[in-house]
Amino acid sequence: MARVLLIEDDPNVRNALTLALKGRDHEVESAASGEEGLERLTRFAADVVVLDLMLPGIDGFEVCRRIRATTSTSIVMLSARGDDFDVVGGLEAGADDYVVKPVRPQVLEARIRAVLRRTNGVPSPVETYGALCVDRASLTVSRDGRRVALPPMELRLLLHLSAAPGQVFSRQQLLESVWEHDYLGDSRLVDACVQRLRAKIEDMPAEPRYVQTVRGFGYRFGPV
Amino acid sequence: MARVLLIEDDPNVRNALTLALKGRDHEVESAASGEEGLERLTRFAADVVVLDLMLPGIDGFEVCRRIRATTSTSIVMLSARGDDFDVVGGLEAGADDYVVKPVRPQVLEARIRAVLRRTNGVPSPVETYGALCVDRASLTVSRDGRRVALPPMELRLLLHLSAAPGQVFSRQQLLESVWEHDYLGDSRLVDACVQRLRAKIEDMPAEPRYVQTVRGFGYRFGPV
DNA sequence: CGTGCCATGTCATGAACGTGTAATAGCTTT
DNA sequence: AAAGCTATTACACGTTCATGACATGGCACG
Repeated sequence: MARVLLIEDDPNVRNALTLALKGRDHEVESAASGEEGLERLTRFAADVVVLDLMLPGIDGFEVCRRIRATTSTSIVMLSARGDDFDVVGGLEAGADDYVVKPVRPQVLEARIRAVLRRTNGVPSPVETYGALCVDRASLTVSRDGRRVALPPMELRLLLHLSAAPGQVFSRQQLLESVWEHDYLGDSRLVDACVQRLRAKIEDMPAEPRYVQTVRGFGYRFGPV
Repeated sequence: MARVLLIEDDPNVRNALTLALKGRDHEVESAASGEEGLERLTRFAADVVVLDLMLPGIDGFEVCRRIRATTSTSIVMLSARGDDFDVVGGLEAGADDYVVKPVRPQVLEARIRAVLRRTNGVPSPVETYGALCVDRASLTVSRDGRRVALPPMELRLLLHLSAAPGQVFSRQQLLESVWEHDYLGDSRLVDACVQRLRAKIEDMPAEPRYVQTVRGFGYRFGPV
């Protein structure tokens, strides 16, 4: 029914879950480490990733973030303990659900189904520009897979600019459409907001990659 | 592995089964009468109810019907005699299985597992988000396995938000779809309802995990 | 019919946060 | 070199939200 990528270092658990999920008509690929999992994911279009937290090399949280950085694949985390730190951290890292080991295969499968029901039902309109991810449904922005918290005006500005990549907007246009200011006035307000936005989403604010200045005209959302 | 509510008036049987099930890693609550059992069920989100038929006060059939009226919890009936009337009546009243006393604990446990296997195979419309469970059929909500009683408006709000996890809803949208208010007005009504809902479902209402504020825009159901 | 409880909507308060403005520094073009 | 444009930073005001108290109204129960 679904394409599942299982990232789990314990061979016993890995085999058991693989068999159980295959027995329920899922297509399963497995990986024994985070690196291997990320590599598989580039060739295997999984619907959902089942991700163990305790992994050799890069840990589950980091894997989770990296997956989220590039795809919207659902993630079900798997952990030996249900301690709050893990749960909170896991969900913050972008997991869709969190299951505590030991887990019965049918429970895991029910979780997978629930997650897929949720995410497949309403695919969220997420736009990716390089390392920047803009989700217009949840109004969240992430850079390199890490969530960036944006205040309202900066977020509105980014949403407006990124809706038409490449198009140049004058300050006046932005004041009208983003700020809904009707009066005409020379104000550096837009500039200030752009600076603050850049400080949060750009790697090198001095040489912005996403929100670019068009001298004498206004601003534009990358690409280059 | 499972959460079992045992409704049985005979103290000997009750204690014996409770101990046996606990010894096999189940979480067990017990009640000595139908009334008590129904009351427990409002606070204990059982996976399965083991229900004796001969009870003081309201009898097992009636308890069974009342449970079925509100929840989709599995029910295993327990009876002193195996006469056909009871079996047929029990299953008609909505029981999932029927066991005849005296019953050896391991047999009862096997039945419980079987019932859960069956019902898990066809997942009821229950959505689990972290520690929060929303059952859209019975309109019940539980947190960490404990039932949370929600007033109508708070429940409607939660159902609406959780139907589209991650999606941000403005206050105005919520007023229209949840309250069915058509007028436009600046009202803190939504805020108040969110606040009351949080107090009931969040571990730390000040740092909500499920119903999140998106400053300047509205609210969203996590996990994001 | 009366009473009491609970849910709901409104309001006041306070704190946290974001925003607009302004002043200064830096850079580009003429 | 000067003028024009933009970057950067700082600060104070205003907005927004959380929180808790209060009044209303419906519903169940006596």
